[in-house]
Amino acid sequence: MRIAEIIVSSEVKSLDRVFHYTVPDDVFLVPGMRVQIPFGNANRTGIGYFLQFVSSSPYENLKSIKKVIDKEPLISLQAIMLARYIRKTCLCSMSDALRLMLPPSVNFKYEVMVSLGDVPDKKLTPLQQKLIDNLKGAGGVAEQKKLMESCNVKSVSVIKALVKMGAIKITEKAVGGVKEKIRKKVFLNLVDDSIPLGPAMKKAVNMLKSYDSMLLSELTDYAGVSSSAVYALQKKGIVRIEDAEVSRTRDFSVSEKEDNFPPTKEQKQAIDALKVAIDQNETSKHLLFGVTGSGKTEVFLQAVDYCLSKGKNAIILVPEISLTPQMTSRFAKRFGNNIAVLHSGLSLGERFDEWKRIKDGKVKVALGARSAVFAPFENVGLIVIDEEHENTYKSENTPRYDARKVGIYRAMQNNCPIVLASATPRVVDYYCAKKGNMNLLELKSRYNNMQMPDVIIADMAKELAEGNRSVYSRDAIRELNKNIQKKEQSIVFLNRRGYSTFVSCRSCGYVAKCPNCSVSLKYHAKDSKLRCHICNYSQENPAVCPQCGSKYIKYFGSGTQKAEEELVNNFPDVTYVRMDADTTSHKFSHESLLTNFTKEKCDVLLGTQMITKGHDFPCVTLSVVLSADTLLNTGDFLASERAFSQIVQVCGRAGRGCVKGRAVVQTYEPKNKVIRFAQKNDYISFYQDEIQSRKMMEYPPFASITSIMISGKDEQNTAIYAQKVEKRLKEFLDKEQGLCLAFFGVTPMGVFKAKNVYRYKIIIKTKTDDKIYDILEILYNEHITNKGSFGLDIYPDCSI
DNA sequence: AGCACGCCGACT
DNA sequence: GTCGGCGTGCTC
Repeated sequence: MRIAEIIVSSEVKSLDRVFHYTVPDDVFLVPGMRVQIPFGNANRTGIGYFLQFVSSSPYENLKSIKKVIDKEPLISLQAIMLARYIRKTCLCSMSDALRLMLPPSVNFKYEVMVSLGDVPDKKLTPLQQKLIDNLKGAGGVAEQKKLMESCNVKSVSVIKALVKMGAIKITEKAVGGVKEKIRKKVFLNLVDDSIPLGPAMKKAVNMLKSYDSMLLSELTDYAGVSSSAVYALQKKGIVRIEDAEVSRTRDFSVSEKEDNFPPTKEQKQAIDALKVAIDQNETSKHLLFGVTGSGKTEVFLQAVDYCLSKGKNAIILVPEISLTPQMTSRFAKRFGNNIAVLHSGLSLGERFDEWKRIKDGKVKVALGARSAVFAPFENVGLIVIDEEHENTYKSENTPRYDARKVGIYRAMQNNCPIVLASATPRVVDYYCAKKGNMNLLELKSRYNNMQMPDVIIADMAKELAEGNRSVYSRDAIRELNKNIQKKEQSIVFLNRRGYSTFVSCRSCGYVAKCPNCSVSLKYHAKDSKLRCHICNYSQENPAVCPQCGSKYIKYFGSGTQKAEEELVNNFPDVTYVRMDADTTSHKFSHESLLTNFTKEKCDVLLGTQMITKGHDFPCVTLSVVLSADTLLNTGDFLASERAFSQIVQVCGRAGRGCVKGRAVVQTYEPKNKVIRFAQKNDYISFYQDEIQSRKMMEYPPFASITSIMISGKDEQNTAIYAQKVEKRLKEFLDKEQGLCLAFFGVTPMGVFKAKNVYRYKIIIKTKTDDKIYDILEILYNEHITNKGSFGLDIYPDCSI
């Protein structure tokens, strides 16, 4: 009997380990297949992932696998290795890690159902009777959990007793899970005019003659015949009907084909370097450092083209926000139906289909946001991460993976090049490139020699001193006015962080806070409600202070709405589009708002970060950054590089057409170096300055910083447990002489309570990060088996 | 998480 | 006696 290592698909942390099962000799099993297994005392059916065979097991009385679910492995060996890597670096369960490799929808589970049996004549207890009556009312079958809930039965023993006397039976039903969409497909078998056919059948055959095959539904629709006519044809052997998978995938074949553009000299150099790298069959890392408008995408496209010509597949990651129709169509025009596009707008079914097309080798290129890094290709020849400095590459949900690191891991698995591209690379990456750990590819010139905009820095402290209390500096008003007069478009950018409005009482100082999170509620003018930006809790805006009854309770600060009000006050006739989380709650509204702005020729686009990304606004000639300070003062070591890249990006929005643009950056720190460097769009100087301060402060790349979050619903328990984790971590670090550079013990997170979960953090600064993951893995394994850790979580790499 | 097992008080 | 509520410990 073979023995299999199985990972049980379960949310339960203490089950996050391998289990051994015997495999009947006649069962065909390949690593990566899912299996049905009897699990737990009651041998309920569970779903497990088969990892590998082992020669022996320390356990006696192994149970046997019930059934193999998949005909082919869902997950490759590489993906299993990748899942192990994710588990280790993200401190998540193997089950969670494996889920990343699968389309979100294949995860079904077995639900316990109760069905009516032979109810004996004997007298039942009131609760038993109630259950039976309820079950009868539900048609004899019900989900056990729901049945118990609706009868207000708290103990399973009632169910048990009924099962024992045979009054009910326990069954299982698979729920969830999206499968291939199967439809009947009709093929024409033979054309034999001698066989007499009725009019309906003739119509159907004639229809089929023009197509090789049709879906049954299409045939009946187009030919206007009923399906019985088609089945009659099947009986006569004229057609055959088969089950076929139909794809819910968008068809890209209609896109007009486009050839590679002749590359510029710089582009050619980059493309050639990547071609060599693709041929090398070695892992290589490349940093494509190219200013906006320098044609990075063309480099990707041609590198991908070459990659495909070598029979390999490519993965292209872009930030979700720039996965626009324009972007998609550029790839579609080159690669037609060879691409799969993965974005958050897909339905579960669509996502499943795209995943399957990749898995089945029907496409060669996966273009998508963060999660596309897990595209189930076997033979990856190129990985591209565009706008690699974006923080969207880091997942905020468990598993909290970093798509850039995952990309590098996959590049190592596949011995292929990975390209990180940006106009403002992360300092750590540029450092790597300078040190030779990454190959630096540069695109210095912009298309048509477009010029970067002139950037005016407005000193808000001076404005205030001179009596200007408006959100807009006089520079901004002047420049906006020019643009509105000239009928040129402008963008006003605000950072939500510094511009949210909270409500407080002027009499007693009361501030409206979220009951679930330790943040103040934000005022939303649209529906005049107070809302929490973390958990989305909302309540009415109080007319009087709930604490002291004063009516002097007002909202403070200035949000998008205030910027909007003042804009209208200054320019009564201005036409504008406002875009923030409020106005873009719908899936596609963000896209349509931007289209409105471009098509309707509005004067001003007003909004948060999201307007800085992706979209091309050919007619925009002015960018205004309302408060650069909120970008600068985020309190972590990445603040400068984020501020630099954001300011450069927003300014870069202006003047992409033939007209040179202008930008106004408002700040209380006009002398700030980051702002000065951004003003000149001088990445190199910024980098040189920043790398020095990183070195002095022992920040990355000169040290590795790992933060660990300990969270739980009970404040006290979480605090105590965090202390335990701290103690244990110190013990581990003490053993590794010289590894730890600094240890910052338990402190509450910046937002201490979020969605009713209390959060603490520990920060460790070490020389390198490889050993720290070994330590964290041991710590995690202790954590999940520790009874005292019930309801508590630990996560690495949390921010703020 | 489920679930069984086992302990204990309440009630026909 | 036995029903049902609750604490504990295990899941190959």
